[in-house]
Amino acid sequence: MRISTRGEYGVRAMLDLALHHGQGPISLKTIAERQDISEHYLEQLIASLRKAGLVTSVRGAQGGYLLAKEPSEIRIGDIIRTLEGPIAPMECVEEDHDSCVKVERCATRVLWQKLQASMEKVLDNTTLACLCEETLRLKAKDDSFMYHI
Amino acid sequence: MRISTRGEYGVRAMLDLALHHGQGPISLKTIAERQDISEHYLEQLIASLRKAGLVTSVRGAQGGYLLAKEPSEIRIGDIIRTLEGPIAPMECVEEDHDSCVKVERCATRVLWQKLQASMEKVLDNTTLACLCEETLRLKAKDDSFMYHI
DNA sequence: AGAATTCCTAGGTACTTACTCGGGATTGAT
DNA sequence: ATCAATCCCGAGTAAGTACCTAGGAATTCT
Repeated sequence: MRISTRGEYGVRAMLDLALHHGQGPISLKTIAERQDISEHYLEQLIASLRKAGLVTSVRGAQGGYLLAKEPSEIRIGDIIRTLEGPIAPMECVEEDHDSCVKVERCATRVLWQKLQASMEKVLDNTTLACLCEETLRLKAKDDSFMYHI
Repeated sequence: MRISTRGEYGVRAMLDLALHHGQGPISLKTIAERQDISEHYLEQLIASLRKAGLVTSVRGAQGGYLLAKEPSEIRIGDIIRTLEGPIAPMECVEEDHDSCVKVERCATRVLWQKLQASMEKVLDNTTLACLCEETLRLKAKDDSFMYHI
């Protein structure tokens, strides 16, 4: 019932890009260092994100990666689906899967569908812009805490 | 992002017991055949459910398993937590886990907490009794469909 | 030209999952 | 008392997945 490191690292990398949106291309190395992720592993993940049209790349010196859209237009669900596959707690609730034979099983299927819907609601209603705001909020709290010492 | 077969089979087996609640102990073999699950594998799962106090066993000939409580008192969340561990999409939102160092990461943590809450809400608001009702509803539909032919 | 960087392919290790196997302990029916 | 059904327990295994590594070709800035 866990999101794997693919999803975790992917979201963190995308948030990193979002927080530096408008500052030109960010190199893989920079993201990997800031986020403490293996550079080569991150390369594989970001390749998937590029193919999915969520980031664009600039090759050559001073190159790097950029968000392909505004942070407010990239949903966390898009990132997770790209890196982890369909958001489905059970095979039988994935798209174009034949319904099962046994009626009893389909009662559980209704449950898995509800679970799926609730997960998609959270992940598709949160965008990178939301996480940027949240980050600023947390930073502000952090700073005020430091002044108290 | 999938529930494994442990959770899937466990819920199916428990629903099977719930649908035959009050009919005396049901043998492992019967459940395994009805639910099309490997008997030895199911044995392991049901052993965990027994230790968690969700089922009781009756040994010897004509023995088998019984729900330890009423179907309305067994939440799907209890079954999943027993067989799959804590319902947490990310390690950092499990109980008694130290918060992470980086502020940026904690912005994503807020997201994972929301996701976790939405999942627990669905799984803890559904009981075996709910699934029994759903099964009867589906059976009724199925029968009326057959009469139409 | 040369340095920085993305891009691409291939492979390897350690862990997890989904089982299987073998045998022992307990108990009800006869 | 015996037998057969059934629960109970521990170990083993094959396939898949997650994560990481290595190396080199292509591209672009300076």
